[in-house]
Amino acid sequence: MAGESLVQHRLQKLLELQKRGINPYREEKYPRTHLAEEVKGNFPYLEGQTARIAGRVMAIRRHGRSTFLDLQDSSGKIQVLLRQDKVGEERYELLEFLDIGDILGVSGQVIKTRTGEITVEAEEFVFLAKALQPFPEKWHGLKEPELRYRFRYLDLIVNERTREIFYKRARIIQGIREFFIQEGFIEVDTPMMQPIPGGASARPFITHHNALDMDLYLRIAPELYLKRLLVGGMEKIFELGRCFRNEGISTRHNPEFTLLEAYIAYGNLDDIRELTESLLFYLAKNVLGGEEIEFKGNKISLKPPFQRVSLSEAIKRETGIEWDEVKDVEEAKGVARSLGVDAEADRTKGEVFLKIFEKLVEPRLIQPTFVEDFPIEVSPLAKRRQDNPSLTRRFELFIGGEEIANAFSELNDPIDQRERFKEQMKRREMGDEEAQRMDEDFLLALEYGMPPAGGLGIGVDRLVMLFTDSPSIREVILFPLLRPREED
RNA sequence: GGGCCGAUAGCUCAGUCCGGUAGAGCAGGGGACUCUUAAUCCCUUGGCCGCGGGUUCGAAUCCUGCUCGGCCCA
Repeated sequence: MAGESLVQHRLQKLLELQKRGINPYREEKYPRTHLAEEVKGNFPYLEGQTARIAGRVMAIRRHGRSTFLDLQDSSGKIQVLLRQDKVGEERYELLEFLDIGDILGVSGQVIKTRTGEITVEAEEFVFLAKALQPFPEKWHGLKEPELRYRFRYLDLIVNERTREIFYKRARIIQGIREFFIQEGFIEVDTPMMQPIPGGASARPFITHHNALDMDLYLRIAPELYLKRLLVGGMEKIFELGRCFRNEGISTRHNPEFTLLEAYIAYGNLDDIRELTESLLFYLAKNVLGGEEIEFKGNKISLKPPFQRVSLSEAIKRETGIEWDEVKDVEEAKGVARSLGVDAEADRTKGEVFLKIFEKLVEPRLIQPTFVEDFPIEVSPLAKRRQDNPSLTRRFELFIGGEEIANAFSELNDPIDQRERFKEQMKRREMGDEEAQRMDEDFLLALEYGMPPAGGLGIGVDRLVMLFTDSPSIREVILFPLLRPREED
């Protein structure tokens, strides 16, 4: 970072402190009695008592022989008053070398100032770290998105909204764990490095294991491993973890993201639907304290049951197009064209309709809506409907116009699964790099017999976006991927 | 990948239309001040105007290529 003379000034202050026998990096710990908010919240009991607090100096107001500081810790800010006659002349002089951003420990009486501000009047203070870099502006903070992402630690120090988002994210993730454990699920960890990346349609990242001299892929989904565990007799399992997809970056996509998957053996899509509803309701109540969220200006109720509609019905409602009246791909493409949707590259009627759906219907699904009955050609891991084998027992859940969850009654017929993989391989040969791959090891597992099961996947980052009313995934990922900046 | 927008002091932003000595606030430095809280008052330092070409007597400003970022689309 630039600002050379600003850094030089701070270094000079560090030297001056050291000249006086003070090393601001000396302390290993600083036991505190209270957090800032605790002091403020318990003032009636603490008035006149001694409190030890610590935090970052966010503002300095010097008045000659007295100085006010705003000290910030994880709970919030509290004012500190330093008076020359209280801390002693020699100590007080050290404030000359204090900068915004320094980290201090302060011990002193809890008082209220004339203007009514709860304040710790220091009897002693100690440097816990000196900041050598200049801090962002105290009033406007750090706004430039690029700087906020590249210097997320500064964003967290300076922007309360950023702190809120990530504390809420932590509570959501904790809430997910609580919910599943409460429901009798066990949490498992399956490989992130896989010899065959499966369970989703996406391009993978590739890496290499030296000792085995083999290429490995970062997982695009844990699905096929979780199903192996169903074969192994585990009945209610979930995994919460990072997945990686080698695709573009956008407001909805980060190359690494957090995916939740859960499976119920001997359960089906209907059980998963109910599970999903209760999970979201549970999170809303426990994280937000209500059953409503506000997202992009819409009020959304997470109270079950959610709406349900078939894919074809959803399309018909929005466009008037009748699924069954369209005979083949070519006719479907014509329909797409007439609706202003580009589907020329697609090869099946199902894909074309899905594209129409994504473009025209999805954004309108504001209230939680399960869209069901996806065509088989876009659902290679889902069970067929018994009454219509060209459709699958699958839903996607949309909230606020965003895809939040994807679920199906899992395909457990090894012969059908092999056919589906073959179909995917054909697409791969025709140049579809996102098509799924033949996985003999997984098929072998299915051949040992997998119980019927319902499975669920939820994009956790999207969920956090929804719960924090964030318009971009980068706002809910601490360190989103950015192109490196050349150093000067 | 395409379209639109942005990049000026450490930070937040003017200045770009209409070319003519690069500005403000905060932060920083010097000074005053023992109840301030966006403290105040006086003085003050700080710039490869994202990078490279071009037009021009003269470019932060006009043209062009690139880099990074934001939003929208694929």
